[in-house]
Amino acid sequence: MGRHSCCLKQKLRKGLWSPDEDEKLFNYITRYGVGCWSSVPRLAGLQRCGKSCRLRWINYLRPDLKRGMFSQQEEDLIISLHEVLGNRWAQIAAQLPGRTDNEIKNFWNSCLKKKLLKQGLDPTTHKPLTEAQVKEENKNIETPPVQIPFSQGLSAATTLASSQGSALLLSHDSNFYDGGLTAEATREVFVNKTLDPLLSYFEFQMGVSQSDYDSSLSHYHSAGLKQFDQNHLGTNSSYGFSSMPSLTNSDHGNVSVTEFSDNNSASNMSCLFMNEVKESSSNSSNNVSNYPVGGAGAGGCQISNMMESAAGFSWDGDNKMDSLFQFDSVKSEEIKTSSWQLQTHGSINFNGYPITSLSEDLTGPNFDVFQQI
DNA sequence: AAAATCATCAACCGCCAGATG
DNA sequence: CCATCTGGCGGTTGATGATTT
Repeated sequence: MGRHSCCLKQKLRKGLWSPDEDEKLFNYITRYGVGCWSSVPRLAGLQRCGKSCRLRWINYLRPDLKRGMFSQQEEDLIISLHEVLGNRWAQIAAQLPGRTDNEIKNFWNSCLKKKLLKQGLDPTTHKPLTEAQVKEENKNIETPPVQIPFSQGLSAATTLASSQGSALLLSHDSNFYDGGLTAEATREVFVNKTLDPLLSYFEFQMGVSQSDYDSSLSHYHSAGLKQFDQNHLGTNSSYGFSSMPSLTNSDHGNVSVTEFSDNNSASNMSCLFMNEVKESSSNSSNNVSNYPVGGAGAGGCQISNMMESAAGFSWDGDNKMDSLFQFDSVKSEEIKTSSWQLQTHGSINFNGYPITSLSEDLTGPNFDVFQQI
C-alpha cells in the first residue's frame, strides 16, 4: 500500500494551510457540502489532496468544533472511555461532541497520560503501576506518584476520580458507577454501539436519567445552551451536529462558550464564529500575516488575529461569517425545530457534512439519533 | 541574552476495510 | 474474484512558542 493516488499527483501542497486555502475549502464545503473528497481539491481550487482537505475540514474548519480547553468532565470522560476503548480515538470522540479524535489524541498524549502516571496509574491499562513501573516513572517524573496499594479495596481509578473531585466514578472491577452498569456492559455500550450515544454518554458520565439531561448538557456546554429542549432526545426530534446548539446558541461575546484560553488552539476557525471576542489588547493592527502559522506554538489563539484574518477572507457581501450562521442567542426556538443551519443566501443544512467524530459510529444503524436531521 | 529543552498540536503517513468497476 | 479507489483511523513527525538553563 502506498500513498493515495490523489497524493501521487505532483504539485500538491503540503504542510500548514494558508488562510486563503481555508477560505476556499470552507466556502466550497459550506456551499456544496461534502461529496467526494478526492474531487474537492479540484472543485475548490486547491492544490491539496482530498485527504488533506478532509482532515482540514474535520479537525479545523468544521463549524461545530468546540475547541478550547477540556473541561474536567470531558477529561474524566476521556479517561473513562479510554479505559474501555483504548486508543480508539474516533469512538472516544464520538462521545464528546465538538471534539475531534485528533484533538483528544493530542490531549491524551500531552496531558492525560502524564496525569495518570502521576496518579500512579498505567495509562494503558489504567491499573496501578507495578513497583518497577513506579520506579521507572520516578526517574522520569520529579513529582512522586501517588502510591496506591494493590490491596486497597477501592480501585486506583476510583481514587483518582475522587481525588479530582469528579462526580464520575471510574471503573473498579465490575461497576462503573452506582447505577451498576458493569464494565462489560459499558464496553458493550461503546464497542457495540447499542445505545443512544448521547443518552449513554450522559448516563455513563453522570449516572443520570434522561430527565436530568438538561442540566447535564447545560453543564457540559457551559454557557452554551441554556434551555436545550429535551425534545432533542425524543424519537422524532431532529439532530444535526450534536454540539451545534452550543455553537448556535452562543451568546454574542460569550467567550466562555468556547473557553478561549492560552491553551486554546491558535489556529481555530471556530474563533471566526464568535461575533465578539475578547478585547484584543488593542492590537488591532494585526493583519493576515498574523494568522497562526504554527501548531501549538501559536498558542493564545490570537483571537484578534483570527478575526482579522476572517476579515481578510473575501467573504462577499452578506456572506460574512456572522451572518453565515445563526448566532443570535434568541434562536433557541429555531434550534428546537430545525437542524443547525447555515444562513447564506438561503439555508444550507449540514446533512452531507461529516459530523462530530466522523467515525462510522455516528452514522451507523445503531445511532439513529445522529441520522435524523 | 542565547542556547537548550519542553510542550503542544496541526498535519502527514501508512495501513485497513468497504465500495466500485 | 480481482484490482483499484476512497474514506477513515491511529501513530508519528515536525514546526513553533514557552520555559528553563
